[in-house]
Amino acid sequence: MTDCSHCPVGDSAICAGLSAEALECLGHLGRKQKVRRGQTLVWEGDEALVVANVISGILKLSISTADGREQIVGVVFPSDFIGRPFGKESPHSVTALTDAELCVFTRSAFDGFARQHPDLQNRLLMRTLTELDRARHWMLLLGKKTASERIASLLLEVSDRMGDGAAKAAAGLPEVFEMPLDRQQMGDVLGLTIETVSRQLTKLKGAEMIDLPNRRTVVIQDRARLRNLALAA
Amino acid sequence: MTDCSHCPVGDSAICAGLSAEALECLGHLGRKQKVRRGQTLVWEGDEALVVANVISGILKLSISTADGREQIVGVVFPSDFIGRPFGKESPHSVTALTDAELCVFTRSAFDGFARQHPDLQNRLLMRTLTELDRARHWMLLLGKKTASERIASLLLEVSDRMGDGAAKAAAGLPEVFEMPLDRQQMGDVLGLTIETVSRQLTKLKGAEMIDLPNRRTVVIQDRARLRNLALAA
DNA sequence: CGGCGAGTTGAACGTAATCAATTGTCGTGG
DNA sequence: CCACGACAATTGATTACGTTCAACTCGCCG
Repeated sequence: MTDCSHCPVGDSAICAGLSAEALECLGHLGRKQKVRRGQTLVWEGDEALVVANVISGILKLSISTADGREQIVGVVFPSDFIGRPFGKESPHSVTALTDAELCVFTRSAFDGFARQHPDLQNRLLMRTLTELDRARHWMLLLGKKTASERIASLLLEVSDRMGDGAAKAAAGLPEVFEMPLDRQQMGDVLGLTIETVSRQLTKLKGAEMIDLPNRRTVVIQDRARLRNLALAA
Repeated sequence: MTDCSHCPVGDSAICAGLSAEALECLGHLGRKQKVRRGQTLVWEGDEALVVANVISGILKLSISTADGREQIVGVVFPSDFIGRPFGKESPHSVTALTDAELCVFTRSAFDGFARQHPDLQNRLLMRTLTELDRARHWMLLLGKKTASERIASLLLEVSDRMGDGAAKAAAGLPEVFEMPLDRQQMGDVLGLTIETVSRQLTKLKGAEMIDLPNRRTVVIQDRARLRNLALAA
């Protein structure tokens, strides 16, 4: 069982807004679990036995073709929810990109709890709707954008979701963040190869829109121009 | 107001399973509306004023870049739900591909009703989860599949969702259906141009996996081979 | 029969993929 | 602390797939 009262993501995860009693009850169903970078929690097609809240760390959701081509279909941040409630098998694999801490529930226990707590279901619905919107915007990127547009879009999205991106920018500060994806993974999100990702990054650097002090750090120097390139509305 | 008791999609739309009283109540909120092929109901970015169930007809959901490139992010069939509940603005446009009949609700009325009916919310959640799975599988197609794989995937998906595809095939019958999308629209779903779509279709026809008696009709002659090409699991 | 829009087919081009070699970075052990 | 090895990333040369531009065909309705 878990004590939810000092949960670091308690006010933004789906648990937020639950009554004290409900939270207590949910705490009895969940357990904290640590996973290591690279570890795969769930495999595509496997029975979906668990769902979880992300407490810390970043994970990827991915789907593969029979011959091994992999597409990353989602990147999951702290306070996000993972797993496929109300479904038999998982539509995608879930793999930790960094060490991570999760709050895990068996799917059956969670499903049961959710059915009795409409407010939880409502929050889950909100999140799922948002995820769907995000996925569909990514379809626009994958279907219609060029390599450089894709890279620009990714940098902005990750910067925003990592935290504070836009806020810092508004304050006129340079935007700096650690990219949780390596080049291969960036390629797998964007539908590009590792080489193309690399080339486009160097191009953006040459154009002084970004800087890359080391392989994981990204500095956004000219958000306006990058945004323009990304074709963001 | 609407009489839900003889609704043709009443047992498969989100309304299914509601109590008689609830259904009666929902019927008071909704009104039937006909839309003509080509008509756009909601524009991307506009305030999301309505949601609806599709009674008959087929519609597309699409998102565009600033410079006019369009990606179709969803195709909607009878008994499907359209619109963005619990959100201010619509993330995509909704356009009728055929004449269609809808059961329309104002978003505020629907949201209010949904909040009081957990079973409706639950069904909406299920649907949204399914849509999300579908969108993510489409991301694999857009990010990693070749032109011919994409075409094969589309033909199978449409055949399945148009009705009875797999069922007929199981009975050894030739699978025939009317493609609701023209070549341009097929391209916009698949992230391809009209010319590439055309060429790949002729190629599949040459390989005797399909036949194209006229521009809208598709006959699936060899589902197994098509499935294999589509890299479907 | 003529004209128009949708679709097909062809030729040339361009972007990103592929293949290949090199450089850079980090962790480990001498 | 530096040298080494392994892996990640960059850079270069070539290829290939799908796009683009353009001409042509088909089917349909006036």
